Amino acid sequence: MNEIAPRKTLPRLDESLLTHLPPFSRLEKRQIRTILDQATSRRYDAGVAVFEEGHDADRFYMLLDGYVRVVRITPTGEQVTALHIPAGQLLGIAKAIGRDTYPATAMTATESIALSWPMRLWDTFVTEYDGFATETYKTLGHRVGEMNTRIVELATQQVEQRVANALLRLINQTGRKVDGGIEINFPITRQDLSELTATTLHTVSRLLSGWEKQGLVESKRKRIKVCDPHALVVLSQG
Amino acid sequence: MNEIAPRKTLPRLDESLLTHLPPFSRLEKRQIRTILDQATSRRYDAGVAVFEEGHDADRFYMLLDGYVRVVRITPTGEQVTALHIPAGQLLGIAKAIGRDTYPATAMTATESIALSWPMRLWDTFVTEYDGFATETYKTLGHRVGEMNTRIVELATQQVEQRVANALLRLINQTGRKVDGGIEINFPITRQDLSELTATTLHTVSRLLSGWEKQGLVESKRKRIKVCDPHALVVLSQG
DNA sequence: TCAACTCTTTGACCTAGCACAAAGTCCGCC
DNA sequence: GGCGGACTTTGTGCTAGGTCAAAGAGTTGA
Repeated sequence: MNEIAPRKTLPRLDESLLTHLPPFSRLEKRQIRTILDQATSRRYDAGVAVFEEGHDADRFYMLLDGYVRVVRITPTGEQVTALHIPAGQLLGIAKAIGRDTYPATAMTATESIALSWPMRLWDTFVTEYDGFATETYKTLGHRVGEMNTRIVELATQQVEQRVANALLRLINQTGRKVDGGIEINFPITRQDLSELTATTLHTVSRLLSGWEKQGLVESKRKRIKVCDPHALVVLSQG
Repeated sequence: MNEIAPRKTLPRLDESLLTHLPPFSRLEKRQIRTILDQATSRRYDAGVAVFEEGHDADRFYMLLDGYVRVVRITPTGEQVTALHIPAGQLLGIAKAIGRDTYPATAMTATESIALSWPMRLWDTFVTEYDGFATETYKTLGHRVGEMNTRIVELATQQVEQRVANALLRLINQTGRKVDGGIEINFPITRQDLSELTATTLHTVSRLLSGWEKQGLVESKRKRIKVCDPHALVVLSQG
C-alpha cells in the first residue's frame, strides 16, 4: 500500500509560482500573497499517492512540478489510469463536483511538487477570486473530454492504436526534443504504458520491439524516444 | 443523419413539473414561474438527436420524461454510448464546464419530453437561483463517476460481465417491476446494448439467449426482463 | 563484485469474442 | 393479407491478444 507522507511547510513561497497559472493569473499580487500564505508546499517521490480514492476530500492541490496520474484500482487489484495531469493544473478538486471524498487515487509518475490548501477554503477561492471558478470548470471540462475520448478509444480501437495514441499524447504533453526525436520527459515502464492502454506489459513490450525494428521509436529501460511521430499518427488511425 | 427538429412552445406549463426536481426544489413559486415562462417545451420522437456534438451550445435542457443516451460517433461511424440520462436531469450543460460547443451528441432512447432555455440564461440561473449551481455540479460529479466506472469496466472486464453490468444499471435506473421480474422501461435493441458495452449485437444476442435458457432473463424484441438480478450480479463480478 | 531486484524480451500456446453468412421472426403499411 | 424492413438467432471459422513460462539485462547496495 502507498503511504501518504506528512505535509511539510517549506520556506516562504514566491509569488511568481502562481501568477502565470490560469486559475490565478487574473489576481492581484496581494491576493496571491494571501493564497500562498495559506498554502502548504510539499515534494513527492515518484510513485507515491497524493491522495487516495474514497478518502475524505480534505485538501485540494495545485501541481507545480512533475506529473500525476489519476488511477482507479479494481477489486482484483489492477490499476487503471483514467487521466494524466501535468504540472500547472489543479488536482483533487472534489468539492467542485459536489463530492466529499476523492473519486480516484492520484499517484505521482515522477518526483513532483504541489501546493495544497484545506478544502474549507474552496468556497472562498470560488467566490473571492476572479476567474478561479471559471478556469476550474474549464479544466474540469477538459478532463471530461479526455475521459470521453478514452472511452471511445477503449471501445473501438485495437491495442496497437491505443498504445500509439498514448505515446503521442505523452510526447505532446511532456515531450522533450532530443537528438533524433522526442523523448518522454519522465521514466515510464512498459507496465505503466499497459495500465494506460488497458493491455498487458507483454503486449506493450512486443509492440515497442516491433516499432523499434522499424525505426519508429528507440527505448531503453524506463525511457522512450519517438523518432517518427508521423508514422505513429498513421498507426493510431488504424 | 439526424435532423434536429424545430422547437415549439406548448400551452402554459405547470409549476409542479419542476418543484420536485433537485436543481429547482429550493426555489419559490414565483421563481419557478419565471423559469417556466422562459422555457421552451418540446416532445422528441425516439431515436432523434436533441443536440449534436460540436454544435454551438446555445441551449440547455431539463429532461422531463423519457430517456436520453449521450453518444459519440467515431470517425468510422460507430456509435459509442458514454452515458444514459434518465428523466429529471439536466442535459447539455456545456456552459457548466466552460465549453461553448456540445462535447457529445444526445439521442433520445424513447419518446421524450424536455424543457430548454437559451444558454445566455445560464449565468442567471447559477447566480440567482439558490441551490441550482450546487445541484448541477453534483450531477456533473455523478456523471464523472459513471464515466470513470465505464473506463474501468472497459479496461478490465470481459464482455459477459460488461453486458451483465449494463443490464443491472438499466434496471436500477429505469426498471419497472413486472410479473416475474424487472423489466427495462423502454424499448432497447441488442444493437443498443452492444453500443453500450462496446461489443457486437451478435455477441449480445448469444449472451441473452444463453441467459434466457438458464432463466436469468426473458426477452422479446426490444424488451428485456430480468428475472434473477442476483445471478446477474454474480456474473457481473466475474 | 556479487546478490537481489526490477524491468524487459521472446517464445509457445490458447481462447474470447469478432467477422462473415444465412435464415428466422416480428411488425407496420399498402 | 402479404410485402418489405427492422430485429434476432445461430453456425462456422479465425485471429488479436491474453496467459504462462523462462531467460536476459540494467541497477542498487553491501
